[in-house]
Amino acid sequence: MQTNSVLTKFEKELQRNGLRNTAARRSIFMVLSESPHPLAIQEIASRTTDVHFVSVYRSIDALLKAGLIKQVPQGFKNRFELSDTFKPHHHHATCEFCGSSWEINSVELESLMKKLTIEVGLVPTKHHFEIDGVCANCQTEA
Amino acid sequence: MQTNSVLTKFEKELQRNGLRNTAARRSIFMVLSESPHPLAIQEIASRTTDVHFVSVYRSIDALLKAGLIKQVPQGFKNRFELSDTFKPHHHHATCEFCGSSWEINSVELESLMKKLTIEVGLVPTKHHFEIDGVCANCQTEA
DNA sequence: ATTCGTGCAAACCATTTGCAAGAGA
DNA sequence: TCTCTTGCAAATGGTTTGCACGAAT
Repeated sequence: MQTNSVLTKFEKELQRNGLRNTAARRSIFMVLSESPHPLAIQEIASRTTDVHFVSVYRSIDALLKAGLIKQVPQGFKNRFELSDTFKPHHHHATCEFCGSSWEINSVELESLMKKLTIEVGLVPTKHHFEIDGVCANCQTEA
Repeated sequence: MQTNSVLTKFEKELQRNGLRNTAARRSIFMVLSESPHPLAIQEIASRTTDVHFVSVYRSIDALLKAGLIKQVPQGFKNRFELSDTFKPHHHHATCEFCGSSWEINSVELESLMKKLTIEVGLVPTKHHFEIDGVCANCQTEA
């Protein structure tokens, strides 16, 4: 079972970071790994009813610091998704109307980012890139 | 005086959008036009001490809807800057340590964004792009 | 057994809303 | 004058904190 092996990897990562392997953390991880797109804290909390929302905040914080998940500013909201440890590096394109999102992988984009960063005199650390548009479905509806 | 002419343009834009030309709005506009980088609402409020913070929220909202300013999600915070009406379209690169920021203008980047958007099947509406790095100063200090 | 994580209640802080008074057209 | 804006007070809503109990190592 594939899902199980990802969970196992997560549990190993917890251990490697000196974090305890708790039900709350496993639960949050599962929610994130099953979601096709990044989720806001509140969305995570509503999908993990067995976990108190305060614990969701604290777990998210711990997982973030350990680098097991990452923060994605999306449409003026902060969302979270599994880090590159579990999912390859990518960006998102989101439909403004229905909220569906697509992953973007572009070597060209990555190298251009790096180039631009160096040009202004910075040593690149991270970047964020977000596209909004209207998807085919929403176009026909409007 | 250049500053004055920009203000005049702003006042015309207010009128064109059916918004009243008030001291609060002029004050907010001046703060934004004098800032070298986007500002959070709280930062704007602290620079316009003559304007009640509730009015700052409401003015920002009005100016946003009229398209005279725009929202910039930066470092997991929302900031605001003058819209393309007053400043040419650009993006930002920010130093993670000192917070200094540089503007980025790249035709290559703009066209790549558009290309990527179309490739996933969206009609491009807007995009957001943010680079983080470490500037020369902060590199030597660390 | 010890230390870390959780749940709960309460505090906190940014943002929003209702309403009456004031300013712009 | 008539309507839009503002200021103030109070409500709201999301996030954080203190503390005692429970769980993981």
